[in-house]
Amino acid sequence: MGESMQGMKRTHRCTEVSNQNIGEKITVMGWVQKRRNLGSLIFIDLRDRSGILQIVFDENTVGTAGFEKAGTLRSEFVIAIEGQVVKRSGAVNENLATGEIEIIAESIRILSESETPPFPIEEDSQTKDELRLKHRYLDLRRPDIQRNLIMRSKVTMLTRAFMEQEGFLEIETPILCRSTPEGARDYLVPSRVHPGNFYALPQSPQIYKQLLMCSGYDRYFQVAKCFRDEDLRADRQPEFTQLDMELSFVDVDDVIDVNERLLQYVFKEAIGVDVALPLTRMPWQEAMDRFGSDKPDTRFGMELVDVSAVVKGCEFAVFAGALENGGSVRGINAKGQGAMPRKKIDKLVEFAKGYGAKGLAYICINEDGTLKSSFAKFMSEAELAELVKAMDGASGDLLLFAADKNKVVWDVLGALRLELAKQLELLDPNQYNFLWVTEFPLLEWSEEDERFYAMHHPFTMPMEEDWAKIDSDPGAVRAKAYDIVLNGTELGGGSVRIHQNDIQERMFEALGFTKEAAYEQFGFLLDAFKYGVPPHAGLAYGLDRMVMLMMHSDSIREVMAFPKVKDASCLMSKAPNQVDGKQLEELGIAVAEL
RNA sequence: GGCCCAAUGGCUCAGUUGGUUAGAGCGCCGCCCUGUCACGGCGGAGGUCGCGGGUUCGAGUCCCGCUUGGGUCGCCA
Repeated sequence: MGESMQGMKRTHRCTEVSNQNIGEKITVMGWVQKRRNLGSLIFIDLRDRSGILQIVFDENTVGTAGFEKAGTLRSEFVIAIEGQVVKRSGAVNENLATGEIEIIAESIRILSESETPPFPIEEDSQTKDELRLKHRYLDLRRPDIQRNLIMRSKVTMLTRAFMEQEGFLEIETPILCRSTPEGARDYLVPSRVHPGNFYALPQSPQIYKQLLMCSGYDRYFQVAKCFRDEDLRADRQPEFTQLDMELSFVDVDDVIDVNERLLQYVFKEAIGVDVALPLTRMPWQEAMDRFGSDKPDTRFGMELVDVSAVVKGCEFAVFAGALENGGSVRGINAKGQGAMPRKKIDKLVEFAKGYGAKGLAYICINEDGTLKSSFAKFMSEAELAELVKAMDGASGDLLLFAADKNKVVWDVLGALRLELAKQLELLDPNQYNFLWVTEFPLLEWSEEDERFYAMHHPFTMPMEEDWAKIDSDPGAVRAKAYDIVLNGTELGGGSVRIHQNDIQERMFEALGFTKEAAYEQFGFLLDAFKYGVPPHAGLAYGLDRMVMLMMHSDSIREVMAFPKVKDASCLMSKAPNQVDGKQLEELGIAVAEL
């Protein structure tokens, strides 16, 4: 049973009380973090979202009834305390912001009692995710999660302030949309009024924001909820939030300029990190060649080296075979790892196989300069020496090679490079390396479907220099697309959009769309483009990932209030759930027997 | 869909080559305690070892299947 708070008014949050308030009578309300009952003196650590404040109960001050009440307090009781702020007569607690003061309680009300929580409400919880998420409302009381959500709020507020300053309008776009099957799977919502018809939840506000450009709202942004029905990862949830923007009468440099200043502002104001501008830009091809990734982590080296020319003509069938099939042989140099035990190297080989490699070739350069290699017997000493030289190999180094189609080689070495960096602790969490990756390929060939897919989306503008190749060599066309990468994570991405009918038609053609099919899916956008469309471009950030990186979290779940687990269900609410037969009937839906 | 990891009192964990009544810390409950803040002291309760099957004289421990959670590949324009 809880008491009423009528007649009381909270004057401060716990850590809003400071030495300045000594002598004042104040009222604080919050949760009991901890009780220390010394018999005729009781201490309570009172907690709210701001932090902790010590309350002292002495029968002489709080009265007999109040003191008895204080004796019944347990973890997570919600209480209201009226009392005087005093300098502590006992020792100062250096660990608390309010460590020099305490409140001498003059009255206490128990606003709500609490059962013993199923896990401790404390920082750095070791509790399993499953239990935390089942009782997320308790998990959210923990200071580290509170800090994350407070930071998230700060980042959106700062973004809004900056965008406002830059002349952007915040405009909301629909959640109930038309399904467009390109790209990720849609979450579908049945229509009651139109049985058999479905809305889709937006994967992003892409088309709407382009329409807003057509309508003249020349700078738009939105904190946009997006939905994708794909498998989850540590950095992927089925619903997530984008900081989404679109601008008219701009080209690549304009978008990059305003976003660099946004990032500089937000990172400075939110976490005090200075971002030096301009940020490095790197064409996609260079990113792949040097790092084997379109989102390179540039906090460490260990760059890929193409040794195809060096090993050309060697006897090693794996290398020769890869080159014959149009692939390449590339390596990375793990400096100083030449003495890595065989078992550990075997683990790296297994790791590589997980990324499609058939194997991994290696050379250990011993301290005395001799070589230990998985393929030395297939090569002459001169060939090996040349290979080591090409890899800048020195005594004590470990050289790892992958040979396959380029895509496989990049994937394998890109992943291996990151794995080694993790193992060797080369990643400084307090270093923030931003990078623009530009000039992405416009199209990506799907072996499975034997057609091109848009790498970004079908409205991405090809680079002017490559327009001529759209029909003759579509795979070689580069796009005016850009990703912003932070420490190896894709923070955001965007592109200049096509605003000319003829280019758009050639794009659809390259994608294998008939005019009818294109109209079927995107008719309203193409119609809008008939009536005067400004050149426009945009970008969207993954807000969750941004805050995750700022807070050094391992997962975006830590920066979202109510995340879902691996199979996209919610352990707390038990969503998704089966629905009433009546609801289904109304929607004209029959569920197949499972 | 594939691969890898985990599951033992409320929480976090230990548990040897399979061997008696499965332990610890924290938490919880009771009593005592006026300066604690990892309060202290004394006492106490609490476990079908995730589920099902198998091997064995005997399974927390070995084997198989499943469930749940995590990581990852595929997937994510």
